[in-house]
Amino acid sequence: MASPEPLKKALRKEGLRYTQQRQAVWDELRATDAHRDAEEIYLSLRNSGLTVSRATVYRTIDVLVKNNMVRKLELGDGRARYEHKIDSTHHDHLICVQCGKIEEFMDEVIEERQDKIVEKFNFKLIRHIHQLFVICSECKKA
Amino acid sequence: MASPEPLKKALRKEGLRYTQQRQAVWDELRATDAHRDAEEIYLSLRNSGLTVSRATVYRTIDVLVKNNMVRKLELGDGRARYEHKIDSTHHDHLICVQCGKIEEFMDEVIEERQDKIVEKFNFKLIRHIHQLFVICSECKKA
DNA sequence: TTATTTTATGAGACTCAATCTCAATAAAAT
DNA sequence: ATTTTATTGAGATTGAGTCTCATAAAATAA
Repeated sequence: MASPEPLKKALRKEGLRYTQQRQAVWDELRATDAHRDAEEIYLSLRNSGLTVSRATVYRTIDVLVKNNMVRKLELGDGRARYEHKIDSTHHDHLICVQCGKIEEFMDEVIEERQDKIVEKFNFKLIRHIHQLFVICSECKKA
Repeated sequence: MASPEPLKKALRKEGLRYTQQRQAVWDELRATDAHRDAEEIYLSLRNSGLTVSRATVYRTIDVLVKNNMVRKLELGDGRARYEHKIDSTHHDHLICVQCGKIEEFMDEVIEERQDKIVEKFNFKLIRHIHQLFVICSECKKA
């Protein structure tokens, strides 16, 4: 099990208790850089012998998202995906509409233009979604 | 009732029949520039005395989206919104996270950068989603 | 027109991700 | 150790969207 410290800190901040189940969910999310949905995380936990209910998976992910430890991706297909934010800088996503593969991109110029647009409206930017739906190079060949 | 021609053309192309219900859904979408969900469109039709089932609303919208007459917006809250595309050029959206108001923006530089990014990956761009979640000026005051 | 074939419609059943409920359990406080 | 408080899990519930299938309406044939 990896260091429980960041999780403990987040739970303390939220006034929540540190439990085995919450640690297990966080460990599972830390385990890969994949963009998985809640069901995949739930099943992966069960496969490794741990029993954490779906409800707890969802509830724990919410806390992690709120505390910037996990990012929630809405791809418009009704299933949210999650990625941990350890050692990762801000980025957006390219999603292959055929095979579902997800790649990441980051463009400083786009980020600046976004800020300018929001400024012009006299709004305050809270967050943004920028997704490029593509056919990836692999799928182009096939 | 507005000109039925574009609808008739789209239906012909799809090998579908022209019906009162399909016209009613299209008219309802044409009626405002709002970004409404399927339920709002369904209820608005019922309020104007027309009876079109939810199933038909959804089915008709699918045809309209496929034929570029309507755009579907996924805001990540589980309810898709729809806007007609009459006389409208490409744009993306700013969404107020407090009051739900939706504004539109378009930035040529961002569009170009997007294309460049996709090109660099050797992918093919199919469509994109770019949403800026904000607190609008009204909500900032309050 | 009328009869026949084909497609569309609507009511409600169904799906699926996500949330909620509440009795049982575990952690924290006393 | 006891009491208090929060968490968990199983399954019920929600809600947007889809599907089914008997009926209705439109197209086609006669």
